[in-house]
Amino acid sequence: MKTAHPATPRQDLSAQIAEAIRDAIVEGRMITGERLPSEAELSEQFGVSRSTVREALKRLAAQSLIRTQRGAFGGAFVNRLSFEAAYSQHITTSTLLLSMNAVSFETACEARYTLERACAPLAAHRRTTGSLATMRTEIARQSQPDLSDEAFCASDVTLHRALVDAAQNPVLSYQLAGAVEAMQPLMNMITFTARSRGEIVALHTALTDALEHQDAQAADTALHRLEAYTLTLGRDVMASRARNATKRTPPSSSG
Amino acid sequence: MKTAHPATPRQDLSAQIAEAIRDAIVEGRMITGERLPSEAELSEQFGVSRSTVREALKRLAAQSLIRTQRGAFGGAFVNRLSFEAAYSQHITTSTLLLSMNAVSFETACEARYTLERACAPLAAHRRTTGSLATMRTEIARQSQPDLSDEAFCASDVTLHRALVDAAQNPVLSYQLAGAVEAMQPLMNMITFTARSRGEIVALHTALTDALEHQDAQAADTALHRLEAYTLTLGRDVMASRARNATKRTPPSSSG
DNA sequence: GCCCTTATGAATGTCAGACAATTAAAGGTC
DNA sequence: GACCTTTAATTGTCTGACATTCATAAGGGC
Repeated sequence: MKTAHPATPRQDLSAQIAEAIRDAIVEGRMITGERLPSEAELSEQFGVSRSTVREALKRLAAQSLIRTQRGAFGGAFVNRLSFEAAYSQHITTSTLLLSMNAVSFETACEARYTLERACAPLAAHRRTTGSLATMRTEIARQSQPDLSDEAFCASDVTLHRALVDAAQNPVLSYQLAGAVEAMQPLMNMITFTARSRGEIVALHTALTDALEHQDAQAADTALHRLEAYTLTLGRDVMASRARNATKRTPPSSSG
Repeated sequence: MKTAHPATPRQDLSAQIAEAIRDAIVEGRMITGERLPSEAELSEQFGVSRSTVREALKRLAAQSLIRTQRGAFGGAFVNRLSFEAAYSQHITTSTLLLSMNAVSFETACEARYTLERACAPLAAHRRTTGSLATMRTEIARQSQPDLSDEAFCASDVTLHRALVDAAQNPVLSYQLAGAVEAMQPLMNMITFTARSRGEIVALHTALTDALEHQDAQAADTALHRLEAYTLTLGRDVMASRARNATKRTPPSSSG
């Protein structure tokens, strides 16, 4: 009996329905702002219960594909995927991807700085006084000796985001957001000494100066140095962590 | 009773619960492979019905944060976010972002080629015979005159993905996937003439040759030319589309 | 003792029906 | 016309039930 349609019974009904609606949205058969049929209508159309339809809709809502509104003339509407929502999704996914897949500090660092250097020429050309001001503000913050390591990292992210945004290309900003923000948890594992902070602040200043003078080459150099320096800091931390882990390993075989 | 915490009633219960569990995962309080409490237990813990818990779990499943398994010793497990799953999510989001936000062809094109040029030095240094072979294969495919425009674009994407993958940095590949793949729908709107195809194939060949010779500078140049050429093709199409749209506009005021 | 079959129980998947909460629009009052 | 009330449609939540799946335990045949 089941041989009649064994093609895709391995998926939940709610997943199948969500996929059907998602396809309709992605392929443009439903446009932004359009209202989906009510849950009752959908359950009739798909021949399932309302609960199943609701689970499907929640799946779509989790991807910001639809938004729901209660009350008369409420319902589920195809969402205009804002850059903001896309940013936060991308950042969450990138962060998890790095934390769950044992991506080395080197790999993540290389990806981040490679992408940032790509932005540098555009940023040098198009930077505004606003983006420069943001970067200077963060540099000032990073110079405060009583700043916690976490706050230092957060400020670092803000500065680099300002660099990326200075390129004035929202698509680029979106793509870079993941690479820059996802590094923060890795950076948070590093204890920044006064000396290392000074070095970083100096490089941040060189970078900002380069943008101010619209000197793409100097910005590229500053980013190269920053990458190399970050890498040495990260390597030191990872190495000492590895040593500690080895120490804690039981000397005899387990059990 | 409920007056005790009216702070955040603007969100659904299922959204709140999903957020609570998501935070636990992102912050590492739950690790990959760990089993969540059963739906019955969760509904008791959060003081809500099982349906509400299920909607929350579906939201998390939609983001590939958890996977569920039926049967004895089944349940919801914290998912290891694979690069593969992250790729497809990122691509879907990027594609929608572009189609829904009236991003100009210029902006998308600039972002894509800026990012690809960032990969070029690494790709030139690390390219394998495998990545070169993939690129040559796609070039051969693109040279077939009877290839449809859609297939030509798909082949273009494959070739550029090979370029990105040649950098041998999975994080970079992941971040770039969105930029490269999301361009395809925009590219699909272009009708490629025999002449334009020839030009693109020539530039693809130059790019591949550059990688083979590990000549980062030549690869950069080829990508710059490719960007410029793609841009002119895109501009032509957009301009003619704009003209047609104007023609179709009713000559008098509507109504 | 060993293997195959069968129960068992725990868990998710689905359904049906009910009620609460919300909200825009229609209708009524002044 | 401005303001208030009613109304109907829709989502949000709860309850209880049954179906389905699946690892393990129990049982029977040899």
